[in-house]
Amino acid sequence: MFIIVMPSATVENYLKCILMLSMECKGAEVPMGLIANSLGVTPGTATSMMKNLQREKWLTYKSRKGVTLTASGKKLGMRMIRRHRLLETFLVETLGLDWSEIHDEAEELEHSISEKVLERLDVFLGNPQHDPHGHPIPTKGGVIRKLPQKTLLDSLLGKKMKIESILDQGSDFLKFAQKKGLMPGKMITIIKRDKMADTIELQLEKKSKFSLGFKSAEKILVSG
Amino acid sequence: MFIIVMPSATVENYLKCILMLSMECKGAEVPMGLIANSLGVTPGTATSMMKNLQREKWLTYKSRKGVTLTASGKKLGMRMIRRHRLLETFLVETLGLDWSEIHDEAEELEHSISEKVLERLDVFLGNPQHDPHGHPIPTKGGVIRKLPQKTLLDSLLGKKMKIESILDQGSDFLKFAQKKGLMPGKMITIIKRDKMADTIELQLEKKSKFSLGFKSAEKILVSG
DNA sequence: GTCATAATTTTGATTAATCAAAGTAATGCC
DNA sequence: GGCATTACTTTGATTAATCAAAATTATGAC
Ligand SMILES: [Mn+2]
Ligand SMILES: [Mn+2]
Ligand SMILES: [Mn+2]
Ligand SMILES: [Mn+2]
Repeated sequence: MFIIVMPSATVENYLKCILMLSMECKGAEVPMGLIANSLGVTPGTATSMMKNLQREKWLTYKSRKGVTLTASGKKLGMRMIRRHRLLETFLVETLGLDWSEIHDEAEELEHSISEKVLERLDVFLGNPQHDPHGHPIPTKGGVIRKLPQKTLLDSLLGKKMKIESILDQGSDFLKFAQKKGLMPGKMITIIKRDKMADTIELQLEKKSKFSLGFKSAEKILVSG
Repeated sequence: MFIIVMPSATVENYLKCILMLSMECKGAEVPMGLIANSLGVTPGTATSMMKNLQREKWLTYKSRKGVTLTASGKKLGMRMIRRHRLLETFLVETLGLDWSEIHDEAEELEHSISEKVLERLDVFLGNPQHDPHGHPIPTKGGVIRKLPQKTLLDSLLGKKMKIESILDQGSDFLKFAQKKGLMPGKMITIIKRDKMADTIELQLEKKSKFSLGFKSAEKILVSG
């Protein structure tokens, strides 16, 4: 008899987190500090968890270097990203929740929805390609489109660009962005960039001008 | 500062289970055996859990007698029943799952869906009054309609009756019932009752006759 | 009333996930 | 190269939920 042990919600969270960090940041290994930090656990907890995850073949761990996901680790991580983003889409599109409140909801639901229900949801939603924040939804097979890596900060002055996605998941920033109209799909132009003042001045289609600090501008990905 | 500790999924399962048992069976207290049995845990586990639940004021526990829910225990139990049944309804009505496979799905999802999402779901579904098995859905305030307590076994011969609900949640029985057309809303007549053979012969609107053992007949609630 | 049986409780152990705090290694500045 | 700072690991403890098996209490048949 073979009993299949489902990975716990904790394992799922760790693997999703590590996969996202590994896609964001350069190096071969994801360092422990980043992991502990993004999951809000103490460094010691992260270290001991990495040993367990290594024992269960989700990743390989090099002391004082960091971790690298195995193929199955990547697969599970990617599946969690798919779940999370499809659920977020459902919460906004079908139930009409605000995009600033869906992240935490999806963070829980992603662990209890079955593969079957998820695929039904995908069909029901019409196979959406990205979530309400503009993040690409991986396919069932685990393929994910690359986002343009150009932020609003490092793109050309005076050129009309399309907002692709918002990187900050915090509800405060999302509420602010929504109020300003900074949402995926909207067209935007940089009017002025002031290095001294640390601001860029922006023009959103038909709306009045407003400005954004460099740090916030880096949270907006654009294309075109 | 007051931090609100969310009851764990385990606590939620115990309270839902105890509430359902207390509605089904007579006595003032729900005995330990029933609880351990319906949750599939050992008797010792149930006993030790009851002490914890008592400490947290969800119920009162009398050694070798059983437990009685407090007002807050009833409230949480009822909320779980509402969640479970609304989710089941969603899974069948919106996503088109079969009624034999929704129970286990809802058993997980009920713990991770927020109050907000649940109420949106309720509106989206048009405030359904009962789940796909014919079980009444409690209101947000915790009020639940009483089911008719008449089973197919103890009702009149030759009288046309309406099927109200199916008590067995097992997927095998549900698949069988569906095939036979034994579903809430259908009209049914008892043709014959044979005490020796332990069967009743049935006629479902326009379908051919078939028979059912007493034990199975007790799983079907009817009215009218 | 006396036992056998059934129901329940107790005891001792295990597992996953976590923290605090102490210890160790790496990095990098002068 | 030495030392301060930062990053990471180790250790020891805790909590919730569980089981197995032994101990206890209740129940029912005679
Ligand atoms: Mn999560
Ligand atoms: Mn998102
Ligand atoms: Mn449940
Ligand atoms: Mn049901």
